[in-house]
Amino acid sequence: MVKLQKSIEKRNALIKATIELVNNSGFHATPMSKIAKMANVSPATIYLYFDNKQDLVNKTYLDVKAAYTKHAFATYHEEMSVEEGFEIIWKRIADFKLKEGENAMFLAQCDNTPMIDEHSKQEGIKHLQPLLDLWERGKKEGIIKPISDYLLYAYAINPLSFLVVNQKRGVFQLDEKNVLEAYEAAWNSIKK
Amino acid sequence: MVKLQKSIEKRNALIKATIELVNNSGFHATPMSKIAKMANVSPATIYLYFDNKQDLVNKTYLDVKAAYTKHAFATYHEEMSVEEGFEIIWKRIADFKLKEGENAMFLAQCDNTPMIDEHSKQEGIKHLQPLLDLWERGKKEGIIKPISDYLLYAYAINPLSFLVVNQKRGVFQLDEKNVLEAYEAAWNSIKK
Amino acid sequence: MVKLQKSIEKRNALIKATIELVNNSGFHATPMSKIAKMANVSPATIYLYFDNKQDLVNKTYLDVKAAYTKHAFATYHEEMSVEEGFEIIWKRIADFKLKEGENAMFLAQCDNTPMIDEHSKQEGIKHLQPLLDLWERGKKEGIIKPISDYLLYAYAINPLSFLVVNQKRGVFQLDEKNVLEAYEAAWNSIKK
Amino acid sequence: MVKLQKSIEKRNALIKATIELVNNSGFHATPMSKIAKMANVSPATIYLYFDNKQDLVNKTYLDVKAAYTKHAFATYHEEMSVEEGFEIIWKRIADFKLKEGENAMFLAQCDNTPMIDEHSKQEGIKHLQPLLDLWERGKKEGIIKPISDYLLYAYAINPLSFLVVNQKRGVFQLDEKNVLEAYEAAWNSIKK
DNA sequence: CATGAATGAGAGTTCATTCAT
DNA sequence: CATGAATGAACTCTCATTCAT
Repeated sequence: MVKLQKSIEKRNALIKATIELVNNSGFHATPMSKIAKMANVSPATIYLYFDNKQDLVNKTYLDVKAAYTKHAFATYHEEMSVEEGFEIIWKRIADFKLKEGENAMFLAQCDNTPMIDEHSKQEGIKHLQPLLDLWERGKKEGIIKPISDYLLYAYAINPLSFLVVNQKRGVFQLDEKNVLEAYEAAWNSIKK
Repeated sequence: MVKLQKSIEKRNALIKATIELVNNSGFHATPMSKIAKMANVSPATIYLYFDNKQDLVNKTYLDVKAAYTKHAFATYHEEMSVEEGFEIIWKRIADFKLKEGENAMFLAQCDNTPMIDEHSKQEGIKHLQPLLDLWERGKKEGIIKPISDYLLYAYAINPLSFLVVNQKRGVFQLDEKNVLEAYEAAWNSIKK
Repeated sequence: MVKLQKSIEKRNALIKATIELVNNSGFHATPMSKIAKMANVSPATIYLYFDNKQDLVNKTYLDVKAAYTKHAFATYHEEMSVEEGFEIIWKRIADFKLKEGENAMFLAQCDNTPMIDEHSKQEGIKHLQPLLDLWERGKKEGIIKPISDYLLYAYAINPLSFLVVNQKRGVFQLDEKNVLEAYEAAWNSIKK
Repeated sequence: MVKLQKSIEKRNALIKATIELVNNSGFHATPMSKIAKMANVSPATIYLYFDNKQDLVNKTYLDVKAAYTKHAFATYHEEMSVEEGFEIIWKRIADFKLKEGENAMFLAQCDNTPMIDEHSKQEGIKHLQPLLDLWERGKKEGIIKPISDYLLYAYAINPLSFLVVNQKRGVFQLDEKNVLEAYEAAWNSIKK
């Protein structure tokens, strides 16, 4: 008996449509029917892949967050020095935010909005552990300021979200020069 | 269209209700009827003060943004040195974000979401001019890095939004010590 | 200030439409939109008068049950003898079932179906107390068989429901002669 | 339309599932998918055995009705006296309603609801002929009241449905003593 | 024969907005 | 000025049924 399987492509198309439409209109202004149409399926089909609208957006968030952190740590090794490691990770993150603007936008909206379950948010954070470990090491070595990880993240990483959102709005353009300046600012803000 | 012959209090109550409800549920998940109830008026009354829901939220955004910048620049004078001026303004902003958490949350959601008209967003930025002027001066004097204002804002000011949002979520606590550390990080990231 | 009030007529029209449509199609085969149409209101209006579909049908059941028992006991007094009292009540019930066929049908469907909340069913039974009291008296006086009230009801009253349902189906006709025969059968089945 | 080349067991499982689910939730609140799940088949498989949902429930009704009457007349012979014959049949019916509560419940719901096609209802009645013949004989012999068969059925047989429904609801308990009392009431109501 | 995936049609319900008072 | 009642439009979600395998 050949087991038919719900196509992974359909799931991906739904996730992709969700990201694009939520970016442009917001969660509640995006009807399931539009998501279905963009993914070329019937509205009813969505419910074969996700429990409901909330589940769809939660899963989308986790998918994107996973892709984000996977990209961030792809070239990082724990043997690297703190400074080198941070630069590697930071630039990968910047790379992600630049190349995957839609995904980055989506995360920004999720993180500043009550649209994602708190539980899923917690889940999404877990993937960041390597960066927190790196900072821990940096603090011990006296290279990174001994301050809360939230502060470090707020100054080292989060500004990229602001820049991406404004780039999407068309009022600001991120280019190679900008990125270098941004890295400088990020490092200056957290280095001891 | 003649508006607002009477109660400024009702208008304020509506603005306040909008902020609180949108903070907790998001724009589209907040029905006009709930806003009306919280403001102790009839749903129909809202339309005596605002054209429609979009207008209500736009006006709310502009109101809050105005209060925000008014607070930010209240003790600043153009005669101050760049460094002193920045510190004054930064600390007033931090003060606002701490004391007026609901308002700050609301701005963060507006700025990362398609819920506000682009026109109103543009309008809201204008009030920031004194800070941009200060930075201009700082660049000329060689005190501030000669980089885009968007980069400066991303690193000097925006991290506070991230911190406020996470404070509201209950996963992080801003206190006096934190604020000092944050100021340090902010200044280090933009000073030449 | 003149307080507008939700018109009792609209509520009644909704109840009436519910009875007729549920009689002809059953609870779940009757969409709210049809009920609205028959009552000449918008579907949304139903929700000003009832919490949801289940509430609508529960309230309809209780309304009809109340009308039913009110009619049943309208001419009965506790001073009557058991036999006379029973006859009075029985004939009033028969009268109701004959004249208010739609209502009677509706009750029959409710009582043989899981469409009504158990709580509402319990509520609906309370109105029958005078009949149970009469039977109690009859048992004490040795006029009524000393058997469960459920048995008494099953034989003295419930057969009328069967007859009404079949009359509605068009396969049987209740007339004055029939009713007298039915009363005879009812009385014979419960009298000692 | 060729049906049923194979498993009679699957058909029976579907019938059984239908009865149980419709008893607990009603016809329209019982999805085909649930019936399929309970019968351990795919939803599509149902359509190999039945034309559609309406056909499924009609056939279920006829199956149960046939089992009911088969049980009722199993020990009856036309040579019996009217009184003996009636008692035999009545007690077999009571036996069925007690032992096959689910089936009895199902019939009660079908008979008080528009969920079964009128055609199938007519079909279902035909099996009752031996009882009607017995009553005919009883009337001729002056033992049974010369009244409509519908009246006879309403008082002699139908009360058992009421009792079963209420037993299922848990508010009344049928036992051997009750059954005897019920038989007494039944016979008294129709005997001349 | 049997299936899991897919879907169009339609269900119940909500809500921004209007209107008679 | 202010309102409660009313509603059309649109939402999320379900389900009987079909179809490729």
